[in-house]
Amino acid sequence: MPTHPKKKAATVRDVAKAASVGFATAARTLGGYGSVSPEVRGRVLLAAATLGYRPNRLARSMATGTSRTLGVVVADIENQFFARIVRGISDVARPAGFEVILVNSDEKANEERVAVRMLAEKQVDGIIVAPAAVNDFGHLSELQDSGLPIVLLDRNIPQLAADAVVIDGMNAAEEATDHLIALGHRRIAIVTDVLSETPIPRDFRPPASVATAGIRLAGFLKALHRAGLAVDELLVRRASPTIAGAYSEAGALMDLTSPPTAIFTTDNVMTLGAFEALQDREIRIPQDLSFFGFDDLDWTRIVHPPLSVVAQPVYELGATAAQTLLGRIEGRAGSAQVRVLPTQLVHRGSTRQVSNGHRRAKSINRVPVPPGEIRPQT
Amino acid sequence: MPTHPKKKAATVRDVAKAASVGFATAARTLGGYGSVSPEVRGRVLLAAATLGYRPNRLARSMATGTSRTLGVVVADIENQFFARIVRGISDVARPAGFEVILVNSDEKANEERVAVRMLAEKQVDGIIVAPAAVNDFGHLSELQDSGLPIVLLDRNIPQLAADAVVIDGMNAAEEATDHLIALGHRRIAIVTDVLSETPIPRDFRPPASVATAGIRLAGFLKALHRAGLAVDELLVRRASPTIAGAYSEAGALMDLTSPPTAIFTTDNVMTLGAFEALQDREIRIPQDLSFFGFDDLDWTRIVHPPLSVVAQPVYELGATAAQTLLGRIEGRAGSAQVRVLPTQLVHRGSTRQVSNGHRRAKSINRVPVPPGEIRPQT
DNA sequence: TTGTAAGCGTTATCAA
DNA sequence: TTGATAACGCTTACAA
Repeated sequence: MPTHPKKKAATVRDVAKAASVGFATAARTLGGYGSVSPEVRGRVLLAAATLGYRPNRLARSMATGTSRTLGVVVADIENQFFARIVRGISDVARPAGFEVILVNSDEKANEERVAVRMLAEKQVDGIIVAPAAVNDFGHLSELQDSGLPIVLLDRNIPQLAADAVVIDGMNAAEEATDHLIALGHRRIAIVTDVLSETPIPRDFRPPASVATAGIRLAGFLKALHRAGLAVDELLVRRASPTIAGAYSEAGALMDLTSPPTAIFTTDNVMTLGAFEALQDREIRIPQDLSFFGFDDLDWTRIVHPPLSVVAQPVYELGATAAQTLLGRIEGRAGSAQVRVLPTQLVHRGSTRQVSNGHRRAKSINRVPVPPGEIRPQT
Repeated sequence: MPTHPKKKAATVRDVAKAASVGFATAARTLGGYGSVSPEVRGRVLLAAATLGYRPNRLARSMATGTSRTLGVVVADIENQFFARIVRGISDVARPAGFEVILVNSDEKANEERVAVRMLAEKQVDGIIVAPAAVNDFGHLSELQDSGLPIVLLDRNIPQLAADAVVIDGMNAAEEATDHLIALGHRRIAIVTDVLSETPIPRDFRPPASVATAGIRLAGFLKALHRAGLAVDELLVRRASPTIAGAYSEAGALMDLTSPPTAIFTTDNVMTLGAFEALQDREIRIPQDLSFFGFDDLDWTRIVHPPLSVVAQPVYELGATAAQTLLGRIEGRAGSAQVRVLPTQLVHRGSTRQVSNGHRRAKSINRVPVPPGEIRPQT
């Protein structure tokens, strides 16, 4: 017959009693830490099995002061970027015996603050966070000097002096933009998200403390600057950080009297939204417009044309963050490290050389988009 | 100056001492449960603030027997289907004061077993699981009669008699197939994943205990049967549950001497993989082939042509599961309920009527696929 | 090797 | 309203 129909799980005490050994002895065998004679050990294990004993890890955590749980705060698990990151984290954490508590912050500093405190109160052994705001991190330094290990993901906050795992977004954006410039484009637009509330920066120093989008924007501007191209503010679009946001900004770009000949987007959401807008307007890529996206998601291969994108090692971002965190938890000392993972440009079919490559921006006025003919719309 | 540079968090005892009140009194104010005079209350709160007191939720859980944590086991958080589900769960759980521990099972029953036990040992208040195997659920019933609330997601296991939140995959597949049949298709293929190890079922009773993919396959077959169409086993493809798997099966389909005129896929991974294969072969959809996918993901709108798909309420699947679970946790009684959420067909441009609609299957031999011309390949 | 006893930081009970 | 004191289930000295 099954042990108990419901309720009351067996405890070490119960097992000890059933095996008629001392409490601590049972605890030692079950917890696997002291030493016990094989004979007794067998008795205890048998009793445990018949009672269906399962250890209470909460109690264990209370006693040991370690919960074997990691806290992870990302903007939105629905964003494939973060989903893949979380997978990377999880794949490293589990084999090491750590579980993951996941929280979405929606890029809201306040949600993050609450989440992070809650996680700390739940006694997680460490926290990985993609910080929502780079200028609002009191809650993070609070954690830090409470002694809780914390690893920043995707966005660094130098003032925190915490471990961080990021990509070089500045350089990535620069490379992509360079490529468009090399193809002869002079009116290059960028669709980025409003998380970069910074005004268009006129200087291009490696940004000290600015969000992901801001860094990529800076890289874009730097490339233009290096090429001696003036920045047309009309071509710098801050979208709300949604597909719809990018959609409408990309649309607005094409409505300009002098639309861009190339568009660069700064993350996968922007890429999707902008691309959809171009599709709906039946703008031919790359004939009418060159397009450079961000994030090498599966779908970028199967659209028409396949998109050239900046590929970042998303999974590794998560895995590395987890490894870093586990290292700290196991007591690795040393000052905080910022790990910068490499990106690369993936060239597919969405950009092309434009003919008049020499500073004739004025004459590149685009003709109104003709109604498309390729796609069998339904 | 900041309280402590590191280590040792303040406890209720510390606060009590600092406020010079009894320990229990401090505990009551801080825990917000007993009654305390406003005056004392103020003193305690002040002391707590200056000491930077943060409750230890683990200790609280020990005492109360409730951890305010939910366990969630899905196949793979990278799959957008599960990512959206988890978002739905999280959005319901958090406002209710519950955190979520996330585990990936990769559809492996054994991973799931380990995960589920670990979660139980961590004293989660309930578990939501998309069970990997419908015939291997000992670990789940084990939980059940330990009294831990459990909600099945996406896949029901009738023998368990647990709450479940699913869609009617049978009907969904049937509808999609019906639609293809109505368009005159007679050689209709299906690309599904190998999780349905069931042989091609010859009977179409509402499947008692079969995985998601199997149910959808049954719906497909049922539709064919109702239309009096014979099943060509060559057109029933079990792919490994990856993009690559679907890719190669779809490719194989088109290599048949008598390829299908329509393809139906049974989840978003199959859809992506199959579609990519068709793209790469430059098969024109819907001119050369009609295509019906599964899951209304964003990218299905922006491919060429936009895909007709079975849309399921993914977010709601998660949200409903969480609501159901919370209900049980709060003690709602009553027998297990299976909630079936509605699906719907989204018609876009990937299917079309075929001319010879009347049982002339034999004459529908397709001509070899001509090299495509539309896409500016790079 | 075994057992006793003292925590871990809460909540819950019960007098005062 | 207060304040001891006993759980909660485990680990960790410390003795025996």
